[in-house]
Amino acid sequence: MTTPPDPAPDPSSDPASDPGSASAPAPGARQAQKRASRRALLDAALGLLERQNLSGLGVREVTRAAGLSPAGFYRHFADLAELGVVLVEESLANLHVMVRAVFAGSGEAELLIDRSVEVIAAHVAEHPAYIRFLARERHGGVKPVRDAVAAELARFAEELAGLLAVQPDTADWPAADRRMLAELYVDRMVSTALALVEADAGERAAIARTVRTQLRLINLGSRHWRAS
Amino acid sequence: MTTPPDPAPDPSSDPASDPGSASAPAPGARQAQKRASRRALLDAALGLLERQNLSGLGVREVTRAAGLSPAGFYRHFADLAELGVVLVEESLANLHVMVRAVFAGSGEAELLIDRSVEVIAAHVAEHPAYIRFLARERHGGVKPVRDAVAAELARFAEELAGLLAVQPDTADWPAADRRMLAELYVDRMVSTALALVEADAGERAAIARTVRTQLRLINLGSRHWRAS
DNA sequence: GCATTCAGCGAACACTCGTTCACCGAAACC
DNA sequence: GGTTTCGGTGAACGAGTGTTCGCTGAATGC
Repeated sequence: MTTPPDPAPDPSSDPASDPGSASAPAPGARQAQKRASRRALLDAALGLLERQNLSGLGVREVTRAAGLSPAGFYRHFADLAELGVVLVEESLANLHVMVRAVFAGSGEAELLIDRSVEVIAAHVAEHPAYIRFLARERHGGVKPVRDAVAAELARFAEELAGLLAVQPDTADWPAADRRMLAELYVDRMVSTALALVEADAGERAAIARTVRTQLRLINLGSRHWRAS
Repeated sequence: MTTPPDPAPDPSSDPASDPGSASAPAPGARQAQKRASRRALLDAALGLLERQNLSGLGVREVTRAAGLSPAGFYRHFADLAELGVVLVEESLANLHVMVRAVFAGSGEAELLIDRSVEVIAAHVAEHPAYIRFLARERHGGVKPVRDAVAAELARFAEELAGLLAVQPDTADWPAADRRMLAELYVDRMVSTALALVEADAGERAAIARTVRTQLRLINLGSRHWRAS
């Protein structure tokens, strides 16, 4: 039912099992089965988390939904927190390809803004469960998961700051200011994604319009900015 | 240990019990006891929620921490969600007095920004448990609580939009644009409060500095804004 | 003074939960 | 071919859960 945003090559979940000479770990019909079970667990959890919190989730609940016995869970994860961290990584795995897609044809700032909002809206529409999960757990009760989200978003801001260094308006800014602006944009985009996923279809267009305007206003401010 | 941000007059938790002619419901030593128990439940829950999620909280857990028997809980709340909604209301009860305090001596925009950040930082330092609770439950798994937070923040944005109508820079804007700007500010402030509460003492100053810069940039943008 | 109210209690009911254990059977290895 | 590996199982453990019940005893109403 729910698939990860990106298959995420995932070289091998069990790095010690590399048996041979080259890189191919012998596809093995058994490894495939294990992978399938693991995916079933992740998908089942993601589905349940649409209406629930990770701290309220139970091992038994997940295994029941995935069609495994409770004990089977521990063959894949030590913990529900561990599973949560994997979901975070999957959720944010293709942020980077998304941002690069937006900046690919470097055009007007206005154009970049429009494209960003489009990409976000499309992503939210395509993977609502992952977005909802992120919204819930970004400040949720499970520390490892919270930390994973924070780390991933920080990397994203870093990347965006790097791209701002190449934009004409911000190229000559001090790095700290670029970072500040990048954080402002990231925060705005995250908030937007969360708002979109919780809104029902009718409100989405208005939200997109509002955020476009807000981003334009921020961009306008940054054009008139001079570093202190 | 933890006290509400504002005593919040709370006319009567049981409106059907108004016995007499006027407004005074006969102070009654018994009502006071009941109130105390209710407060103990709220405070105990708030304390437990610093490290936990509302969906992971248990009735027994709360009553144990509050020093009541499990059955006693149901004399005050039907549900943990109901208790959660009360906590939301307490958490945001004095947003309005805060914002009015900031705008009281209407000065330069830069000054308003500095004062806002100060007020937020002070509030976070004084009531961290309430802020943490809001962060957790704003997108948490308990719908009634989520809705309560959203409603309260919308009221806040509305109020801020009203104040912007009196500011020189934004007085002649269309109402929709003022509302958009207000939402941008509110969102930025909420994010800041959450960041502050999760940061440790050393990082706080840097966060405050960053948000001050970001708000200045937004303000700069809004000065150069002309309604489309 | 007496009857009433009602916040709080202890016990009980019927669950669900996380986790461990020995064990099975098919794939992988040699 | 036989042996080893290992993902998955069913049963069992003790512990914790939400909620209801009838009771108590002190504060209230008269």
